[in-house]
Amino acid sequence: MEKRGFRCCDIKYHKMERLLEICLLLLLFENEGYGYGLIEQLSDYGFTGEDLNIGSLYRTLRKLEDQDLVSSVWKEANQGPKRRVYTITDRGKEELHNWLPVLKERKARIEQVIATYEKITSV
Amino acid sequence: MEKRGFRCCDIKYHKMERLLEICLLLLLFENEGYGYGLIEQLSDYGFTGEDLNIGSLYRTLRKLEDQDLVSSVWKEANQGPKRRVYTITDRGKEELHNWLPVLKERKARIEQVIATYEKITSV
DNA sequence: CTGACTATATTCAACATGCATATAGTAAGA
DNA sequence: TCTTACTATATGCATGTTGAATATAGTCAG
Repeated sequence: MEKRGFRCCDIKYHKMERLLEICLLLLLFENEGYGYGLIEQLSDYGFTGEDLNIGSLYRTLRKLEDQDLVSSVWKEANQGPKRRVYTITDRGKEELHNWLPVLKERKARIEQVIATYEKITSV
Repeated sequence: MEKRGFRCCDIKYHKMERLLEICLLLLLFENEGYGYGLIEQLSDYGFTGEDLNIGSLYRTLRKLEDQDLVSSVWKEANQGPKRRVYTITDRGKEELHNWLPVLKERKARIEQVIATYEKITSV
């Protein structure tokens, strides 16, 4: 059989797809924020240096704005260059609300896999 | 600002990426199985009709075989066409084992998002 | 022999992500 | 002033995952 492209259980591919945009909505639900400044806050949700790609961060923020889930304005900073400061919209709050049952289902499915595995291997 | 391609919080995009291959490894850890027959068993892990794509199922099984995580042989069935029956390999068991901490981390991160959201909205 | 069912497989397009790179303003120090 | 480091935003390319649609073919009942 010919080999097709693949990648094994590599730590680089354990990212939590689409969780970034959910976490961004959640952070912006709490307070307005700007790209660079959100990096540190994202670490609270497990996006450490290796897990967070700066390019993805900015791309995701722009995507959220295209969907009218957040809006942005340029603001002067006390120090350094201007910042594009994001605020969550009503649609964004609704979106975040809609994600909740999805997250709960994800959680339940993951729990079931873990439980089944541990049941099997404990024999 | 020009619009870029996007898709809103659409149920079709809430799939659990890469969970399919983990569930397949888990099912094959319990018993050998074949593509079509695994469809029903996957429903135990939340892969109902809408969540499971048959093409993805076969594609994923072949990918797992390329990675030597499973192996397959053709077997006659009591009824109907021959089946490509899959068995998990030692490497597959190891892979499944390696996924466990990743799943636990995913679970923890999802739980934190849920907890934070509920804390904010309960005010 | 025909249609329903079982079973496996592939192609195409859409989308998400990582990595690298580009751009530019600010600030501190030699 | 010049240079370097830092802050800040943004884009291009390659890779990988997925869904939908489609292709192929054997089995079995009537």
